[in-house]
Amino acid sequence: MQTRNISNACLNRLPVYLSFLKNLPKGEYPCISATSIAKALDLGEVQVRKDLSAACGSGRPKTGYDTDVLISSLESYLKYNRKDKVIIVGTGKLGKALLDYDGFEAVGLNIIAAFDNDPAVYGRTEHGIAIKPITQIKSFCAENGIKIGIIAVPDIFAQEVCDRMVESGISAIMNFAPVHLRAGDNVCIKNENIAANLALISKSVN
Amino acid sequence: MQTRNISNACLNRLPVYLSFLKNLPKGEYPCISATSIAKALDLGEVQVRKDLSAACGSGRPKTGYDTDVLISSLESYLKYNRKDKVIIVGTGKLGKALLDYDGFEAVGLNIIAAFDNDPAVYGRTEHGIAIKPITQIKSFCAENGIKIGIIAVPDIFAQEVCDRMVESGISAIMNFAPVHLRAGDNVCIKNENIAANLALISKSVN
DNA sequence: GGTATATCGATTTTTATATATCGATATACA
DNA sequence: TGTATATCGATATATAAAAATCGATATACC
Repeated sequence: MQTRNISNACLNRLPVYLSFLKNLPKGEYPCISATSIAKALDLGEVQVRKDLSAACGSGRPKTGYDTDVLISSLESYLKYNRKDKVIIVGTGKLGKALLDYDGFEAVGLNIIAAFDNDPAVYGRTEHGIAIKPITQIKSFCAENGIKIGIIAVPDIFAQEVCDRMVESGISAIMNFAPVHLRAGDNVCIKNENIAANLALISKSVN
Repeated sequence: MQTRNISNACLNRLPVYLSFLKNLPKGEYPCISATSIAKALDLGEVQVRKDLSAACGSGRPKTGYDTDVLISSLESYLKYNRKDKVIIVGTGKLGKALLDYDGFEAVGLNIIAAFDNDPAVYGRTEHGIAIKPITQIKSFCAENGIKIGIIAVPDIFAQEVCDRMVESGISAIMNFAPVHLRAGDNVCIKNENIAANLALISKSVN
């Protein structure tokens, strides 16, 4: 159950284990072994066991892990039980799609506001979320204790938006613009470039 | 310029280098050194040099790499010059957003058709792309030489759609459903779980 | 033209990650 | 109740990736 010495690669596998467990037929597997998880996910069984031991308690020999306990351990380790508020900047095509996306709730996240720099969209509502002027971001984040932000603006504005976010107290940023963002070490930035990712896997096709 | 011995981590950095180079002020940097790229992107200079040498020719001492040559080398290595056709299955919220997304063209990809299993949407058009019945996927892929597919359907249908794609000759799949897909070794599958990724980076906030 | 230097590529070292091995243990089953 | 075995956790080995080191070289500058 130690929280350190957990590799980044492992951290990325934990959500995979979790969704696999959640997708198991209800009640059919009260217990599950690292071996069978590994087989189902095409991973090494030792790796699975090691990963799980980093995040959860121990399994029992012969039977494995209690499925429900394992699920809630993972959820708790990944903090899916929290209810954190998120803001998004940029309400173009991608921004709208993310506002519309309903997958955040399951991981304990909730987009509560959107910001843009185009006066034409101020006050408009996308999927129940009002679009505000970017100038209000700092006061809004302060009032609502926002720590997490999503950047969905064109490349050239991304760094500027990032700076504003950091200045507003945000310390975790997911960036969809294909540019490298600079921020202090206390800020965690994750870049998502869907097109580039698709291009990478497509490299292999003849 | 050797094409082997290139690590996955490196492969993921190449698009970062490329977008950095493309975002440089026009004409201001005819040459650029690995050192300065590294500094700008917060990476080790040796790593940058090694990455670039894997994908491109050599730079010249004292001046570095010719910027334009470097850009086109990377584009060519990443095959951004190709014109590959892509299909998408699932035209719900996410599917529509992806159809609407305009970032694929820049990496040489082009979504030319969408499929769904809901008769209510057959024949409807999303952003100029007609939605077809899923049953037509095989013939369509055969006729159009499709090798790349995107899965944007609910979890429970993902594996079934994956099987259909493979059967249709598709060998590169980007999967947005949070489930592990099984396919032959010759099929390259990349899972994208935006919510889980955001949750991971949010773990750090207090 | 000569020299100092920034940059390169190659090699080595260190670190991180994944895999394999081994003894221990709790459960299933005779 | 006793034994065989699937599974566990821990340790050790192997592999992969990142970082450091070093000599070589082409360019800038004197």
